[in-house]
Amino acid sequence: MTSPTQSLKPVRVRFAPSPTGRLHLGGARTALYNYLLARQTGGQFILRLEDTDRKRYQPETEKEIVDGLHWLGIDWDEGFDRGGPFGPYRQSERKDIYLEYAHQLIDSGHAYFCFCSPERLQTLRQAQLEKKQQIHYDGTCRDIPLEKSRARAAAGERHVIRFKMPREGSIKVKDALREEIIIDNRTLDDSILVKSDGLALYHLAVVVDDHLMKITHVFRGSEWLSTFPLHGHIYQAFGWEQPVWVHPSVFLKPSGKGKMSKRDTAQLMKDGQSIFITDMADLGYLPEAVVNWIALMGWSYDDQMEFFTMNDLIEKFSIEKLNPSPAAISFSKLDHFNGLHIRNLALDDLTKRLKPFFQKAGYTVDDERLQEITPLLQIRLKTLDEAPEKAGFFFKEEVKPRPDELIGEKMTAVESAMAAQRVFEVLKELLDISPQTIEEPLRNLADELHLQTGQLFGILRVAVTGQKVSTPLFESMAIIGRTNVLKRLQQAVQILETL
RNA sequence: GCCCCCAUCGUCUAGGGGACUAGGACGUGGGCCUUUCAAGCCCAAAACAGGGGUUCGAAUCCCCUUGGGGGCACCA
Repeated sequence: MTSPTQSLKPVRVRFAPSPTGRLHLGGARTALYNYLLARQTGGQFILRLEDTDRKRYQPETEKEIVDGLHWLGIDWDEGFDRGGPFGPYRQSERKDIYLEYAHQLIDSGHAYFCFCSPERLQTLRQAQLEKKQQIHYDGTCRDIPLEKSRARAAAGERHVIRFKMPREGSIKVKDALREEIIIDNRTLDDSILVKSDGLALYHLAVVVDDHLMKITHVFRGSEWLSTFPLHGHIYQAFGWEQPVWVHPSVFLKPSGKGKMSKRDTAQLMKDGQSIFITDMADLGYLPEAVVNWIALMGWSYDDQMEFFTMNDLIEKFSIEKLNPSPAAISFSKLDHFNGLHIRNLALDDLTKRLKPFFQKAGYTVDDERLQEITPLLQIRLKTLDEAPEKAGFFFKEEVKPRPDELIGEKMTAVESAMAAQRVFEVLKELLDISPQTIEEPLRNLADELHLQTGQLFGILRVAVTGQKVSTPLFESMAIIGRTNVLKRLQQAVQILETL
C-alpha cells in the first residue's frame, strides 16, 4: 500500500500564476497538486497573482485563471479575488513590502544599489557572449561604499537593487523530487531584486511573500530549477526557514520534442485540440477527465489504479510518488479518460451537459427526448461535442439519406426498395414500436426475404436515421416514433425506386 | 558557449539489489460479442540508451558517454 503524504499537518500552499498568458495544462497541474495537498491535510490553498511585470500584463487573463480553475473544480481559501488574512494577494500591491525587505538586505550587506544602465548591461552581455564566457554582471557597482550609493539613490539617481552573491563557496538546495543540488556560487549571478521602477522582481517577491504568507510547500514548474539556488541564498540572507520545494517537470509537446511553442499551440488548435483550460469545455471534455489526465502526468498511485475522481485524488495524492522526468502530452489518453468519465456520469447529469452541444449545433432540444437519447449515447462518446453528429437525427423533422447508402449490402436498388416496402408494411401493422415489439417480426421478415439481418437492418438504419452509423436501431426507432419511422421508410422507398 | 535537471515499450508509467521470462494504461494489430458504431471481454507485438565499475547478484547503487529537457532579462 502506498501511504498518503508524509506531512499530515495542515499545509499552506499557493498557486501563483502571472497574468501574462492563458491558463494552460502545466499551470493547471501545478494548481491541482497544490489544491490536493491542501484539501488532503485540511490546510489552506492560496491564489496569489504574480503581476510585477507591468509590461506584459494582460488583464483578461486574470478572469481566465479564475474561471479555468473553477471549471476544473478547484477552489481556494485566500486569493487576489477574495482577500484573506495575509493580503494583499496581488504582488503589484505589495511594492512597499518588498522595498522594505530589499533595504533590510542592503543593511545586512546581502544586496547593493546598482546604477549601471540597461544599455551598458546589454553591451556587456554581448561581449561575454562573443567571448563565450558566462553571462554575468561584472560587479561594477558591487563595491561602491554604502553611504555613497545610498546618497546617490536618495538623490534620485536611477538604480536597481542587486543581490550580493558570495564570490566563493557553494550552496545546497533540496527539491522533494530530486537529490540535493549543490551549486558553486561562482556560477551564480548578482541578480536584480528590485527594478528601477521600484517594483520587486519575481526572485525577491516570491521569497518575501511565501515567507510572510507562511507557505509550507512550494509547487512550481521545473523551469525554476535554475534560479532555485538564488532563492536559497535569499532565504539564507534573511535567515528564514525554507518551505518544502517541489518542482514537477514541464510538459513536452505530443512528439516529446521540446515544450509547446506558440506555433505548436496554434497548430494544435487547428487540429481541434488545445492546451488551454478554458478551451476544453467547448471541445467536449469533462473537467473530471482533464483533472484525472493531468494528475497522472508526472504522478502515479500504484501499478493498477488509473481512474481517479477529485475525491480519490485528494485522498491518494502524495509528493513521494511524483516523477521528475518531463512528460509528453497525449491527447489520445485524454480522450480515453474522457470516455471513462462520461460513462461514470449519472444519466441526468450527462443529459444536462449534452444539451448545449446540441443547441450549439443548431438543434431545438426537447428535454424529454434528450433524456431518452442519453443512455444510447453514453457508451459511444469520447467527447461531448461528438453528440450532435452521432444523434442529431433525433431532433430533425426529416432526414436526407444518401441514395447509394440506402442500397443494402450486395443488393440492387430494386431489391432494396422492395425490402424497405416490406418493412414498412410489417411496421404499419404494429401499433406500438418498441425494441420488444419490432425485433421479432423484422428478423422473421429477413428470413422470409432470404436476407442477412445486417442487410435488412442496414437499409432500415439509413432510411430511418439518415446515416450508416448510428445509435442502436430498435431503440432509436422507438424514440423517433411510429409516425416518423413510417414516413421515413416511405421516403426511402421513393428514393430507391427512382434509382 | 556556460549552468542545471532528467533517462523503463511509440506515449504515460510500476519498479527503489534477489519476488523481473520487467507489471499496468493509452495507442496499434487480431479475436469474441453483435443490427451499424461503440462499450465490454480475451490475445498479440512492443522497453530497462550505451559503456565501464560496485556486488555472490543490478532496471534498481557509482562513474563516463550519448540523448532529451530547462535556464542563462530591470519576464515569470
